[in-house]
Amino acid sequence: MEPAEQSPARVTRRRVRTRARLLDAAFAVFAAKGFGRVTIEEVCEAAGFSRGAFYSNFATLDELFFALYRERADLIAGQVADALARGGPDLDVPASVDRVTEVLLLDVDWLLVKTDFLVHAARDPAVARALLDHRARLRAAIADRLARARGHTALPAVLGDADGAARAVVAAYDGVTTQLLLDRDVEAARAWLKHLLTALLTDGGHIPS
Amino acid sequence: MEPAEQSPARVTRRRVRTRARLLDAAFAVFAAKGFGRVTIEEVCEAAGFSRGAFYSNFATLDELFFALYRERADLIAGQVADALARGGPDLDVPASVDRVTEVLLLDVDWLLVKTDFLVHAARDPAVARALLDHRARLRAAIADRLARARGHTALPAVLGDADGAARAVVAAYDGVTTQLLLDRDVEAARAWLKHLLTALLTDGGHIPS
DNA sequence: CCCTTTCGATACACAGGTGTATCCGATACA
DNA sequence: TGTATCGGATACACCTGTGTATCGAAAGGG
Repeated sequence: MEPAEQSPARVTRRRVRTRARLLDAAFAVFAAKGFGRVTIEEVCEAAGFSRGAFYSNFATLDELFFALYRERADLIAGQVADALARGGPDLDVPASVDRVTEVLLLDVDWLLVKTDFLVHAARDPAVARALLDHRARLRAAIADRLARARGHTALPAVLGDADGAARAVVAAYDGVTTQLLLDRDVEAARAWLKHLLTALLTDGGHIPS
Repeated sequence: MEPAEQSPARVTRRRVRTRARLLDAAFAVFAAKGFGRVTIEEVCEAAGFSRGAFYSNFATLDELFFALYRERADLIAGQVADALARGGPDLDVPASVDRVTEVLLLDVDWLLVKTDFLVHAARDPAVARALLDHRARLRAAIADRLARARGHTALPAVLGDADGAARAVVAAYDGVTTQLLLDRDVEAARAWLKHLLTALLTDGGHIPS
């Protein structure tokens, strides 16, 4: 019991390939022009297909957008989880901050699409709930990590429990993202995010160099 | 010499009224449906006009959007400046944080429109520069305030100079905004922003209550 | 109070995107 | 390899939004 929408009895290999190509093309087009200004035809053309292929795989642009976001967001979430898990079960905060920062601020195109999805979700309660769930899971992973790191580097009590600290981390990430969208300076954003997180998570917050 | 676009010799009173009504209607419609999904006709209908009125005042939807953003952003900026200036030339940080927080997180509709404008600017270098300038001015006002407040409450050296602290304030605001767009809980966002700013700006950061 | 200027309404022609129905080539299973 | 099924292409009708050109009515100066 997981057909969701009426799924064909046989999932052809060709089908998954075209679907993937459509998603990849959609990512590029969305990043370049923004979700609101993209037509179905543009996506198909970028993917090298006709509209028939699209309507065979998706019902609407929104549906494709959601699938696209889900795919990429899961990918990033996995990379973040990896970055957090790497280095043994009990690691110091600064090193984790470094690795996570590298992963999170990798690709401006993804930030563009992600922000498009945010404004989209902000006006659709169902989508908003999905995004909130996703964020909650990410936050939980961070909080879990922070709680286990408490032995090494004491967290400042300012932010309350580990979940509060995790919320602060996410907020800092979102804040830095906003600026990055405008100036497109990835390296500066990374440095600034590391700076901010270090200041937030280490008491007294002495910055290296 | 300030006609910008060819301005009529006489600026009729009726004209400014209709222009204002168009802008107000546009704000409501943009907030409800998002810039990307709004048509010129919808704006005109909401304002009680026909398309003729629109084309008499603006050349394109983008132009109206820009004018709308500029108007509201200047208004908010003024309110923030007021909140910062109020209370004498030399005030403590927590009180300022309280007042600014009240002003900044007032209206979710504005945040929606603002975020729409952000994604719009992120893909148009000219618009991005305008937004960056605006943000820089706001940041400067905050930095100025923080520098003068240094006597009362010592800022933690973590963030560097006053400008660094101001950047952190803006980042915190942007981060909290992102979450607020999804859960629409203004009160929680305000409390959380106060919390964050207090933690950032006061060394050791003891939270009231 | 008239008369010129301006503003907004109406009508129209046009462009672009959408969705659907149909068809043919590709694919997978026996 | 034959064959039934699936997937993508093509063509068509529809609709929505746009921009412009023209017209009547308000506004404000003289």
